[in-house]
Amino acid sequence: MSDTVNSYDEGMGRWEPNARGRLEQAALKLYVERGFEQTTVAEIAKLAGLTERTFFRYFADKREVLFWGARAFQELIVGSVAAAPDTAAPIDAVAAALEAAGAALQERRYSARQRQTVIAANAELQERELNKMASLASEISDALRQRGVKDLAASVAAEAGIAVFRIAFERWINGDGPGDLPQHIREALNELKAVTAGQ
Amino acid sequence: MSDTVNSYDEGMGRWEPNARGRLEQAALKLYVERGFEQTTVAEIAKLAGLTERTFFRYFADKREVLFWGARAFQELIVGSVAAAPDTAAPIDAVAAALEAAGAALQERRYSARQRQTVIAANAELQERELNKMASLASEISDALRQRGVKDLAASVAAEAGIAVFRIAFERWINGDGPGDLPQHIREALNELKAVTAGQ
DNA sequence: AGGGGTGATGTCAGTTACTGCCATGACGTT
DNA sequence: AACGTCATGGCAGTAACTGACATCACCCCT
Repeated sequence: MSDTVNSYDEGMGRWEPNARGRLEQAALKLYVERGFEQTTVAEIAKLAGLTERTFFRYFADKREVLFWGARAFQELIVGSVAAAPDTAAPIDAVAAALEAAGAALQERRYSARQRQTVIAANAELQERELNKMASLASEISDALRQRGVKDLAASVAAEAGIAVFRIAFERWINGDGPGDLPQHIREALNELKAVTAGQ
Repeated sequence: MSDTVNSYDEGMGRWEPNARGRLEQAALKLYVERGFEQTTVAEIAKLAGLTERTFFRYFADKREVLFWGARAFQELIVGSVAAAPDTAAPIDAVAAALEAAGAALQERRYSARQRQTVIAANAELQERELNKMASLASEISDALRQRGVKDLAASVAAEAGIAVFRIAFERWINGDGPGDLPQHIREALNELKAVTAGQ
C-alpha cells in the first residue's frame, strides 16, 4: 500500500479517484526508469494501486498509455484547422494550426522530451506514434475537405503539414538550447516550399 | 503431409528448400482467407511444413512476414536516389526514384492489391507499414545527404516524397480501372507543388 | 568409406500481453 | 434497508515470442 503513484496515502483502497491518471503516471515513471520492454503491465498496475485487468479497461494496450495525453493536442489542431478563416490557403491553415499546437507543446518541453526519449528507444512505440500522426493527418484532411478543399489537395496539404511538423519537432526536441518549436515549424515549411519550387 | 505450400509433395520432410518463401506464401494465403488476427503462427508454420519456432527464426514477428517482399522496392528506390545525376534537384531525384518503383509495382497490381487489402483490415499491420515508410524516408534522406544536400532539405524532400507516394499509391490501389501509378505520383507531386506555392 | 563439423530445424518450457466471464464491493436511490 | 449500477478484482485461457538444448541432413577431410 505504500508504493503508489497518487496524492493520497491514507487507505489507498480500491476506489481512489483518477484511476486513468494514476496509471498514466505510473507507466511513464517505470518506462523512464527501466525502459518500455522491461516494464510489465502488472508492475504498472501495482504502482498505481490497481490490477492488470483494470489497466486494460482504460488502455487498449501497453503502448496506448503513453499516447492518451496527446489527444488534447490532436483535437486542438483539428479544431484549429476547421476554424481557420475561409480566406486561408489550405497549407496555411494547417501550418497555423501546427504552430499553435507547437506553442502549447513548448510549455511542456521537459515532459515532452522525457516522453520522446522513451518512444525513441522502442520500435513498437515509434510505430504507434507514426500511426497517431497518420490518424491526425487523416482528420486534418477531413477538416480541409469540409472547407471545400478538393480531395487530392486536402490529402497532400495534410500529409505535407504533418511531415513538416515531425521534422520540426525532432529538430526541436534534439536541439541543445530551449529553441522555439513554432520557429522550427516555419523553417521546415519554408524549406518545403523551397524544395518543391523547382529552380 | 498434404497441406503444404510448395511445389514438392513427395516426402516433404524437414529440409525442403526455400523455407522463408514457403512461410511467406503460407502466411499470405491464410491472412487473405481468414484475416490476420484469425491466423496463428502455428497454422502458418504447419501449412509451410515447418514449426512455429522456425517461423520466428525467419521473421521477427507475425507482421514482418508481409513486409519482407517489399525490401527489393526499398533498395531499388534508395539506389535510384543515390545514382541520380548530380544536376537533379533533390525532389526530382526522389520523384524519379518513386516513379521507377511505381512502374515496377504496377506489374504486380493483383498481388499488391491483395496484400494491401490485408493490411488495410488490421491496425497493427498499418502501423508496421507506416514504420517501413518512415525507414525508407530516412534512407532516402541519407542518400540525399551523401549527394551534398543539406540536412533539413534532405529530410523535407524525403518525407514529402514519401507522403506523395503514399497518397498516390492509395489512389491507385483503390481506383477502379487499371490506372497508372507513376502518373498518380506525378499528379500528387504537382498538387504538392501547387499547394505549397502560395497564391 | 567413415568421422566430425556445421547449419537448419525440432522440442520444450517459460514469460507476458491481452481477453472473457463472473464475483465483489462501494455508492446512490428509493 | 433493499436494490441497482458501476468500477474493480480474480481467474482461467489463448497466443505471441524467447532461450536452451537436442537432432538431423549435408559437406568436407582424410
